[in-house]
Amino acid sequence: MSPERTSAAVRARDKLREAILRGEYLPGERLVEAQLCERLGVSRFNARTALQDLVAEGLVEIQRNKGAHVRKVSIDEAIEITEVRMVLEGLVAARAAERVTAEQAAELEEIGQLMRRAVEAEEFRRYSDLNQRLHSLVRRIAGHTTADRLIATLRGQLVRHQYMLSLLPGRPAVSLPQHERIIAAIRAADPKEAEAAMRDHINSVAAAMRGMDVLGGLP
Amino acid sequence: MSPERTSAAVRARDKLREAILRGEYLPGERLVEAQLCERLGVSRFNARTALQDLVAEGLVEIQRNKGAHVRKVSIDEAIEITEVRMVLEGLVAARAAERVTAEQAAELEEIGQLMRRAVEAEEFRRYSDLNQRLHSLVRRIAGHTTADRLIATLRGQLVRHQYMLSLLPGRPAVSLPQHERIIAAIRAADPKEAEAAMRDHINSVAAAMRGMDVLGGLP
DNA sequence: GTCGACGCGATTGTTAGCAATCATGTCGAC
DNA sequence: GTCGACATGATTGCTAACAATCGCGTCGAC
Repeated sequence: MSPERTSAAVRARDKLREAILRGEYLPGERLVEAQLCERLGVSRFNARTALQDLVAEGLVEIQRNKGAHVRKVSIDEAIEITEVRMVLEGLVAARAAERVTAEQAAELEEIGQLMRRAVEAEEFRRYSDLNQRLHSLVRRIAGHTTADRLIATLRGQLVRHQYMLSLLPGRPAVSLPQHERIIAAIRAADPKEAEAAMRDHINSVAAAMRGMDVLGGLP
Repeated sequence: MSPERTSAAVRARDKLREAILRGEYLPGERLVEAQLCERLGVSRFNARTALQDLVAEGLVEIQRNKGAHVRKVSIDEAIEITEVRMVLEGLVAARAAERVTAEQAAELEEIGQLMRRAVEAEEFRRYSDLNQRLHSLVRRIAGHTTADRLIATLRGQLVRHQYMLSLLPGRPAVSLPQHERIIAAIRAADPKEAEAAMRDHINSVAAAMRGMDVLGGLP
């Protein structure tokens, strides 16, 4: 009946990660240990280990004797990361197509339906949620632990850029048919087509990023 | 003229990584902090940070209150890791084909020649070195920082399994034509073919691993 | 003889404080 | 006025001791 089932270090890490992902700390902003202690309500020791953990996740950078700051991901890096995500999610999609069960196929179909309705109703926030649900379901079907871990950390590094991207007008109209193609391929148990569909999909995201780059990028 | 240009923590991390990769610590073996202090000649603080760094690289696992041990990579995991390497190196090969310069093409050609001679002379150790040189050159040509980092850490987790694999009889005879196909595709500036060739190559490595699995795996 | 409670040594988690380093602002020489 | 040496406060790197936890052996009840 211990009041704490998780260690202070873990809670501090999760809290800090959330704060960075929410944008409460901006890219490049310094993370002074003493301030984090107050903010997170932990000792300096735990704050430090939290920082080191987030270095491993690619969210924070530490320079010796100069402290930690939120990692700044340039657009070029964001494109590289997206390229890597493309091949990883392609691998996962192919494997999902090899392993999908009947009830998982039904779940995919349902998400597809909901997505189409969300786009028709112009409920973009809802569509964005369904997007995450779809990718997450595909990963669950594939059950590829190694790829999952990497995709998760890469996603973390991209939150900022992806958020901007989702605001691009006309994006759902472009991505809906891509999502439907992915769903169809996995349901048809066609690994090659599933991989191709997923890669095309994420590749179009990378292309959109390159477009933003040309338009001026972010502050 | 400072005697130390690198911190003790960094040196400790590199030393420990080397020791693990050389097999001086076996998978599953406990890494007691006090012992590491002696072995690495650093304080407990630095030994701890070295351990945490290697956790991030996937070489070490830490259980709360139970200490650190060398991570044990099962054959199933090794296959997963190799699958991920397959798509990552495929991506890198494709990009190398897009960016290769004339002199890099010549360097590729030279490695190809040396490989063929090494196989003919049955100098397998030399062939293995050339193998690493080839993959490393392809990465350098591609210049994909993000993929490089991931590939490096994945390779680290596999050293043990790959070593066993390289001892498999007849392996060079199988992989030589695959390597030559990769080289030809990159020299021909054909990204799709380069990716396909690289994936076939690494996929055959994964297949060999699965074969070992059936045969009983490792101790 | 077997099982579980208990205690002890070993090991890790944590703390507080000191030392080293860096960024900044001030002063003086030119 | 500008540049550089220098002092100073802020911040991180590190040490050593202390507290918490665990693995394991011992002992006793049944």
